[in-house]
Amino acid sequence: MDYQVSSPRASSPSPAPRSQSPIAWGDEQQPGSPTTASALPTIPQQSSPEYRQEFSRSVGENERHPKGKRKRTAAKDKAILEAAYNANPKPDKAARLDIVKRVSLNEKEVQIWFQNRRQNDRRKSRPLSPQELAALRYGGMQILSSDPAPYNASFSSDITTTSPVQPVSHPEQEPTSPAQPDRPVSQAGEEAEPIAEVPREAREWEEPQENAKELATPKPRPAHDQSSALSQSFSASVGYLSNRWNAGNSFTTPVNAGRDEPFSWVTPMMQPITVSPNPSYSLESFSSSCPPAFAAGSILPPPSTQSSRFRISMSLEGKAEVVASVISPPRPIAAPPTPDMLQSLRSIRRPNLQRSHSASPIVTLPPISVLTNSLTNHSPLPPRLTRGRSRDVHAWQFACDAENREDALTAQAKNESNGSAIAAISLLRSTSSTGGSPLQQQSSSAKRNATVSKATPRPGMAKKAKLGRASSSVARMQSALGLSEKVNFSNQQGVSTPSEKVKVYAQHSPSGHDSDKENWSPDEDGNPRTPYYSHAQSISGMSTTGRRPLPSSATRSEKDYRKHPRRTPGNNRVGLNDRANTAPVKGWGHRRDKRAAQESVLEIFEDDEAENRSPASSRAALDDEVERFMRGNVSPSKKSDVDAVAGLLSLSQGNWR
DNA sequence: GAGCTAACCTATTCACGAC
DNA sequence: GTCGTGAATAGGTTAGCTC
Repeated sequence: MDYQVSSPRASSPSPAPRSQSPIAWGDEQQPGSPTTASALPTIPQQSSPEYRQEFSRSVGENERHPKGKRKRTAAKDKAILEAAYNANPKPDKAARLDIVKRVSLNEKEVQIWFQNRRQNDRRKSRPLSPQELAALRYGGMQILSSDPAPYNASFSSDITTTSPVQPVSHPEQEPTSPAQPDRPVSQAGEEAEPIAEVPREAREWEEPQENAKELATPKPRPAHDQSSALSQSFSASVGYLSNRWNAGNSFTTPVNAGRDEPFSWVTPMMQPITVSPNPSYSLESFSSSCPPAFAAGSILPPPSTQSSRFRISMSLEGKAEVVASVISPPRPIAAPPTPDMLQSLRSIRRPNLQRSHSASPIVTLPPISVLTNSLTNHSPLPPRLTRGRSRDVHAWQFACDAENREDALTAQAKNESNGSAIAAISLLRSTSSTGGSPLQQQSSSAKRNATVSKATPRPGMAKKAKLGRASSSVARMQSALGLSEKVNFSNQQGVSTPSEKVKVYAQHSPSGHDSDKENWSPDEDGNPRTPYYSHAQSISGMSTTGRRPLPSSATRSEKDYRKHPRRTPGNNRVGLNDRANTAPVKGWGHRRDKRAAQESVLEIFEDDEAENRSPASSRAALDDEVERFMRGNVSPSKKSDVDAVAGLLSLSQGNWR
């Protein structure tokens, strides 16, 4: 069915003469029509690209194209494909066949087109490379990369900068196609809040939701798509903007900046920045979403009531600063929804659902308040969790890449800001016990960033440094889940481990440095609430404090069921994205063994101290442990940890310079 | 458990078209 | 000639199934 072609590279590096081309283009229309290049009609030179494409299309279908001549997808076909892609980026075989009927491409070509299309999306959604981040961090707001990541134009709507640096328009966005209803389009001319083009990165966040919708109603597109796109555009742009903003500006957010009045500060380049008092895009949008990963000088507001009064912040120069914590003022109340919106909300909103409040300040999260505000203000959609886990490996890989951002001070500051001394100790333990962060991975090696990752190939990667799959959550969990994470895990679970072996199902530790901590919704005590999705728990029997399965995982799995009828949901791995978690794991043998390992529980040997404890006794024991730890009554192996913590505490007490 | 198939991914090459 | 885009390939991984 497909044209028979040998690899151009394998056959000959130089283009062969046309008449010798073995490629049969469109041979499924006319199988075995041996035409040569000499038989090809000549494309008129004075013709528009569309005409030339159409010409090539009409000619190429039934002719053998010479080697190296690649047919371009016709405009009409491209429109159809784009529409199909927007409806379903991953069409199954039936959908592909349906598309094949509508376009003048064969199934293989359609499949490749979708594959390339997805790759293109991911490529565009890739995060900043470490080099770019470094350039931004030390070069102010200047974009030094040759392949600059976009700055969202909506940035300028809420932040009035008097600096000469202007928001950079997105140079990579494709021209808006009429067949792309969900392609983020600037609403600046229509809405009070200008919404610029949202990079694909932001859209990636939405993709699982879209897939979920498709599963629920396998229709091409829901009716509310437009409004959804609007809200998505807004919310996505905020999250994306936060990343970009924080990535490029490592400054300490003024803690006393009010929400209702503009405030200003000075960027590292001594460029004054003024933030307008836009309630939907308030300071919290920046501060709460400002990850230490990208803005070392910014420490998130402590989500826990047990947080300390002081937090350690690191200035741009890398100096430790002790910042007095200021209790965050209450979040601005969203504008009351209209009756229509309430109606739609009531019809869809599920009871007892709570919007996830970032349980960890480590991960860059889109400001929930902004999300809710945007949903409330702009969309009649229910306040769904529009932020699933991005399937973009690069994004999360970098977000989890402790090597890029972590140091002792920031780590301590984060934990301390979280009000958890145990977490701080645990973190230090983990780093000391494992010899490094389990999250130390290679950064993104997207095409244009490939040199970065290639520069530091990991051991064992003979050919090239692979992506973060090799260090998926499961892998990290198996390989590097140390005492620290166990402590964190039990701490966040709020329950003790009844036995020596802590059974951890294929769920990931919420504190396992996974970047999807936005899925956790801690309660007032810092304990995670029942996650939004309880599917995983219902299947695995895990406690209700388990991590909510990633939307993409369930989506992908169910999509696979649709794609592969032979694949039964019964074999679905709970909480594991079949792609994102397809990491080769050390110590895992055959793939079936891997699968078995994933399906089976993971055994973690807990300290004796953690045995047979009730929740209360567990907490007491932990407190005792902390006390003993702080008193220095620890084993020699933990002495370094004591020193580190003591140093940090010394810093927090003012001896930081 | 091995082999096969299908699907997906990333990385890469290279033709094509615009400038 | 340069550069960006898109079509296509290569290599790798997974799941599901069969034997």
